[in-house]
Amino acid sequence: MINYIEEIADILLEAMGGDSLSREEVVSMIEIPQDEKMGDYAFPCFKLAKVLRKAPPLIAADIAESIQGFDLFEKVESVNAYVNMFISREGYVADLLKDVVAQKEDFGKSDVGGGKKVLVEYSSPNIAKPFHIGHIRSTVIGNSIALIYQALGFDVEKLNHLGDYGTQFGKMICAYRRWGNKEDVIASPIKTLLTYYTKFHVEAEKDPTLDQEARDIFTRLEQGEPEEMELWQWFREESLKEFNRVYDMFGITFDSYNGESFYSDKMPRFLDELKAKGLLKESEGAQIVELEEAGLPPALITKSDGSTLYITRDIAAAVYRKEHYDFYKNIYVVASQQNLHFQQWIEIVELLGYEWARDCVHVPFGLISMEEGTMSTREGRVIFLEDVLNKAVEKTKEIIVEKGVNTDNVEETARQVGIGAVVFQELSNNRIKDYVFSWDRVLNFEGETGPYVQYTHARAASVLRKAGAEAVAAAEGKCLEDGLDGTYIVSDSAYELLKLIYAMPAVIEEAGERYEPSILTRHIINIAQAFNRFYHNEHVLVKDEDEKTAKLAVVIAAKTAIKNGLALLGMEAPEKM
RNA sequence: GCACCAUUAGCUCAGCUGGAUAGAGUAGCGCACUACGAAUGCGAAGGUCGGGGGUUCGAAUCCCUCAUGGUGCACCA
Repeated sequence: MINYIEEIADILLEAMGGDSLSREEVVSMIEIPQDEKMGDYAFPCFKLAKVLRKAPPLIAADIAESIQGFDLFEKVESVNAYVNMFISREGYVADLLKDVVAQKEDFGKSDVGGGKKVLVEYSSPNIAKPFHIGHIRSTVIGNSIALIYQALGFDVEKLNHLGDYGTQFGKMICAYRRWGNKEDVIASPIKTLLTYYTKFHVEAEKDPTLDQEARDIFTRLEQGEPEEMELWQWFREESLKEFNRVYDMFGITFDSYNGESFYSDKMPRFLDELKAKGLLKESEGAQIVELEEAGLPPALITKSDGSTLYITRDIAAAVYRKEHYDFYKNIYVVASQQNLHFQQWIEIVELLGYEWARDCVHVPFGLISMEEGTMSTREGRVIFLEDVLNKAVEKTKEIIVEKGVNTDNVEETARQVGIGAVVFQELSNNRIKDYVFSWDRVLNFEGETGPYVQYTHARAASVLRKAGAEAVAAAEGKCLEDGLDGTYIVSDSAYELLKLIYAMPAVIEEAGERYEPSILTRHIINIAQAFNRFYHNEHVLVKDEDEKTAKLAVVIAAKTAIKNGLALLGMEAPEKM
């Protein structure tokens, strides 16, 4: 399909004559008016005023006059300082529909990535701790970013950097040995391990020797003592089973579960490098790196007892990943609370002389709180992610029964819609915003929600079913052989819908560049709204064969765009609901 | 104390590298199911874009400042 902005830029350049503006400038100046009555594309002439030494409205009028005759345009007019261009709709719609039908499930994808390696680290829960609503952000946003990069033609590696290391495991093992039993852990791993953990803290208040015991156990664990290793491994596996239950509900998979423990033996090497470069400094018994020149507070690399910290492992992990994957980009979907942490370690990697330091990008997001305040596992103020998903599925089931929806499999549909609602909600707003969790909000299925978009898709599917497979195949055939009669689908509602579909590949690219799935989410809503408007305004299954064929092609395109878009958010699009 | 982030309609939020009259959803109000699915569509109403300066032909958008809220800042991750 032709690139309209590029095409228009060429026409404008010729009309302006001379070299008042570069092609690049012209391309970046062409805009899409927010009001469609102003045209499909507009060109503001303010910047030309200085060069041409003429009032902007006059320039606009001149340009409008001289590009009047091009076939590309149905109409060109000047309004104040703007040249407003209206595209010839018939050619546009037929051209676009051919493109969408030809690409089908690949519509929206591109190959800008050229197979380059991109790592996305996300979800990364702590072992033996509950998987709560706070974890939804990294999990769902990260998954969508990974899917978007895949669609852009990158070779994506999905990493779950498990929090499976640290003195907390010394405490856990210590507690298990004193008060634990195997059956309870197997029956309900995370809940049980958590009670051990809290019990440890209570007991340690009374008996401080427990802390020392836990530290000793952790030291043995670090040294690879078989008994401790075995227990740790077991806790890890049991926890992972629970996490996987949630990942399965979301339909999320990972390529690697290498967590912090995996990198624990990769630290000495780069500690030596730091020393060799003279970056390490002693302060109050600890080893630090001064980052004053970067305007950052000093980073603590090793504690006064010689043990390492989180930041040390993150740097070791980055170095390992560069050598192991040779990434083009290394993306971390981690809460904004860790902004400083990332600034510090990326700066340190740069100081070490690694030119790839800035290929590591932190993608932060805001925090979720509860109406009662911040979440606290220990005080029981926590909402489990699994509960949220289950409730959403249940509510969906109720609605299906209530509305008497004809679906092939109620359970399956309820799962797709219920979980889709939660995912869609999470991906609706800019990631950086904080928000307060609200049951009303996640369980709202009207307006700008996942179910609304899925419903629109199901509705389109329903029209195609009614039309019959033959008619659909015929419409697709017509699109491909340029036999579609565009005159039937140039109404405002059809055209606005098709324009949004045309924009989708660019939207996906932007969502990737800005690491912001919500851009895509919003666009899918816009497509759904435009489709519903079209659907209400026009009757698709009409008697006239050519008209029906053209309109069916619009329905096929809308359905394809919605389905492909939802897939990049990590959502399914049921045929019936 | 210092740093970073946020502040747009009653509520929840869009608003791209500065561009035309600041847009959705939701709540409330008024409409539309004898056409392909009402988890829908249409209409009216709703705004000192946190306050104040500045840059610019032009600012919700850029700069400064103040206010409010959040997060982080040495042995947790």
